[in-house]
Amino acid sequence: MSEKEKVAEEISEDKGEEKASRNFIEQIIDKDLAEGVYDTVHTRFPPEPNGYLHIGHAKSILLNYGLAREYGGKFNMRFDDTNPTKEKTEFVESIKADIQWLGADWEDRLFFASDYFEQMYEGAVKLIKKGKAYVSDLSADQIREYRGTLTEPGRDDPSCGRSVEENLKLFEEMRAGKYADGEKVLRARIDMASPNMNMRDPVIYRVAHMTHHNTGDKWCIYPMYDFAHPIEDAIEGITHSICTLEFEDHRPLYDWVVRELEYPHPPRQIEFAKMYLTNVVTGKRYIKKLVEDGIVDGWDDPRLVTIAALRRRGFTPESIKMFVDLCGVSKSNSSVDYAMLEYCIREDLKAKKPRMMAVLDPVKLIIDNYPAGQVEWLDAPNNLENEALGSRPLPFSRELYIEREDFMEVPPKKYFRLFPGNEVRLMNAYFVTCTGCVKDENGKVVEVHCTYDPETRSGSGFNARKVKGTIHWVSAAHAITARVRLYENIIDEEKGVYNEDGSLNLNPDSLTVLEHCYLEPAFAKAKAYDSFQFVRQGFFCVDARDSRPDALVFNRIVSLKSSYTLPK
RNA sequence: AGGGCUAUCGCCAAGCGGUAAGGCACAGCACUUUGACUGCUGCAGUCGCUGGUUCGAAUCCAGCUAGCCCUGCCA
Repeated sequence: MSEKEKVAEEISEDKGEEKASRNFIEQIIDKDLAEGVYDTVHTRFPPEPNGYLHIGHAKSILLNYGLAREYGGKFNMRFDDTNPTKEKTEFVESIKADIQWLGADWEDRLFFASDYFEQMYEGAVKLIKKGKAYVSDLSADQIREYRGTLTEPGRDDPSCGRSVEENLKLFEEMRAGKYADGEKVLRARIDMASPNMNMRDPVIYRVAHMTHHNTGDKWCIYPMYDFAHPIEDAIEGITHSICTLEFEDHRPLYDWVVRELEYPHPPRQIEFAKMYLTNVVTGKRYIKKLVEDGIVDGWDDPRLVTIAALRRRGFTPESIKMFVDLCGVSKSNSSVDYAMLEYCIREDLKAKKPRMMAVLDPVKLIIDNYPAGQVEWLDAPNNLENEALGSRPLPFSRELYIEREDFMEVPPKKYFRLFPGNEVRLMNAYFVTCTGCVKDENGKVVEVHCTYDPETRSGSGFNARKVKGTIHWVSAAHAITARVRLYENIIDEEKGVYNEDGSLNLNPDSLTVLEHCYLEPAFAKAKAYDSFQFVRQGFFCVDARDSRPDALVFNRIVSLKSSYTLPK
């Protein structure tokens, strides 16, 4: 084979291989479609409205929505609201907002399990008529006792032999409100000796005299998840009902319900492993405690990983989609490095956002040979990698602010920044050579002095000599001040999420607030959720809660990577 | 009489009997008006362990080990 042919073959191979490998769910769907088990794909995201969504839910949402898109199918939004003791309208609103923000579009298919209560009731009646369900008089404690244990079979419920007529009458009375909470339940008749606990005559209806957020006081009996969920899926024509691993043991029951109720196109339940992020807190009760203790300022505190928090921090839907895609889908429990999420947000923002200068820990830089009172308005490109972002005017004058760590009186080796005798570039402006500094009575540097070389102006094409370092700066007379918050992980990563007593192992330095940062004037019109790269530092987002036009507050989304650390 | 699931690099994850993809992280070099970005290079003689089948095993079989889930009138 000639060299040319080899190259040609490689190219054609590449073309054929462009398709990424398919995850195990896609493989199941491919097979279903090929064998004609289903001729379309219809998925859903079915949260219970009992809390806020977090990054883990994003995976499920994007997975279900993505699959529907990929196969030209449909995606439903459905609230699984079968337990009025836990659910609130407040949560349905926040969940809807989060999913919309993520970009998963349910079009006109927004449903509530509670919309199907009548059909579920009819399903239960059908089961009773088939002799597959009975009303039980046992208390919750007794049911537990009768259920047996992991290693011993259960015993028959004394009520399991009731006639169909009696069961029908009793169940009707349950619905009519004749019984108090806990007095009676409806159980499916399956197998008290099953090795699968879920099949030992599971309770499928309970009495709960309670106002439901959606159906009010219409019902006082509510279906259990295991009975309700397959019905919800079947009614909506869901083909692939995707859930997490802990429901694997429930699948036989899911299939049992769908079979006994004789739905013509039974949905298929597929389980995948939840996504965990290392060193984050997602547990509701832990977050609740952090809020109550005032450690975070709400469920959307930027250190949290609720969808609301990620949005407030400055993460984009695109970055989260990228993250979820990068993580993949499998059945093995795993915990993804936070670094992967950081990579995704940097990747998404780097070409989209303006790169401007902000001095977080300021010290004055005085250019002794620059005329006092003179101001040059320079034209600074917003993003060298994306010309479409244009440029902005940038004032330059005799007195600037620079980063305190960009000057050292006695530099360590390989320090490229300002120190007496060294020349650096002021980004977008001139080369300056450091001449020394002024200190206060405590020895703290209060001014750094330098001289500039007029020939080295940015854009002039000057290349007679090069400098190793480039630093950012802001003209003192033109600077606007802002508060900037730097976030570190809320968990002490060295020691993991939990202490031995089960409490959270918090990082005391998870929040640093810098009160007097100096920003170049172009930041003046920044609005809530606007984000920028602060050159050499990271990506920052205007806080939607605390920022005001005359008192800007920025949150650090993520720092830039750095292969240099200042010696201590 | 317990049942179900999982195990491939520090972290994710392909692989589906023909001789270990890719990404993140990390390290080095080059480039650089961001110590960033980008580019290049390196990074599993081996797939939880032990046996077996086979010309050939991460893939098949058997046994073991470890982890996760299940005894709500939660979802």
